Amino acid sequence: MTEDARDEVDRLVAAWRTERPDLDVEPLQVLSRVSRLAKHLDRARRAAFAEHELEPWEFDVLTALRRAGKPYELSPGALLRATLVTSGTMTNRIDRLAQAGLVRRRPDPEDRRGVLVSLTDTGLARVDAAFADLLRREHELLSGLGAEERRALAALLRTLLTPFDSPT
Amino acid sequence: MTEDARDEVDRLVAAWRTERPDLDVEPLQVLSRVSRLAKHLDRARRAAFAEHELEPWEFDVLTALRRAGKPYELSPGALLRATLVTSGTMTNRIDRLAQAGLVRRRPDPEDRRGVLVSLTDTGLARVDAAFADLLRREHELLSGLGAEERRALAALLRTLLTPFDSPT
DNA sequence: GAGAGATATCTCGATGTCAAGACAGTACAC
DNA sequence: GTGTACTGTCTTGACATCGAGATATCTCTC
Repeated sequence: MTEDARDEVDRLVAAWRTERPDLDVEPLQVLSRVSRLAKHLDRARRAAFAEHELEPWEFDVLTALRRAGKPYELSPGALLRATLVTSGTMTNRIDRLAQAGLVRRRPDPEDRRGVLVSLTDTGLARVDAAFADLLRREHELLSGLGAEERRALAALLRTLLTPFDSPT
Repeated sequence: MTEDARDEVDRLVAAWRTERPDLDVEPLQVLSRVSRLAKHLDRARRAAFAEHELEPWEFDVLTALRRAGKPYELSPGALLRATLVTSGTMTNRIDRLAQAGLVRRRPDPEDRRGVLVSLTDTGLARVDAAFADLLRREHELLSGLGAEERRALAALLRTLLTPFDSPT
């Protein structure tokens, strides 16, 4: 049972075991790593997008539209479900993207409460370039793992995620 | 090679494969899940701490101090390295925690530029209660995985995290 | 022991997010 | 068809974070 502390979380867990030997801190081995990794990823993404003059939040919205396929159009409601933000945030994001000329808003002809947001040509070109770049960088981040390990990791994460993604 | 979409990321990957069959989107299987899971975790933690009248950011700072062991005292610099935030943010956090009576600030007797931040008795009691509660909930989140799977998951995540945590 | 560069903390202005609520329009039961 | 509950979007105000820069102190070299 050697604790040889290969990353920050190992150190963190070791510290807790000294301070609170009464508690089972094993969940931190997984969940603290998820949080920390996400934080590092955020920074890496920010750096990747800077070259394409996109912020991570802009990229999130544009990719959701891009994934939808032609005509690259979704409602704000669909967008906020895809990006896990609140409606106020999404309104604000769409405003700024429209101002930047990357998306366009039009009333939904089927539902007068609704709005439809679509990519402009500029938006489409920008998101495609940034996405290719992101994939290159993400591929590098994963270079420490073999193909089989990646598959296994993805499967384990999926198990944790399922209860959140399925509606109860 | 059936794509049976068990979570949002499966759907997302399938959509990309339709829209951009020229790109290898496999990295998303891992990294999108990490980001999404972290976002869900954040919400779960927020709910857990609400009962103890703590915000996640408060908890982060208090646990760093708690883990340090007696006399539960660290410099702002050490705290910001432990929590991955900037110095401006940490100053602000310490201000508010001090105002709330959870930590105390004193000049570092060894370095006149420096400051030392320590837990008050109230802060110690609060963080211990919240931490026990958090562990209970995290244990539940992991209940979908067996002991061996958790170990494997932790190990894989550690591999991804190592390059970020080691200086180099 | 003087000067240059590094380090520790704090200040300030800008920004993105959230929560709660307002408002218009839709759907469904009766 | 009318009333009630629901849905979709936007508005507003508070707030935590960041980045850049200011200030004070330390350290190391000569």
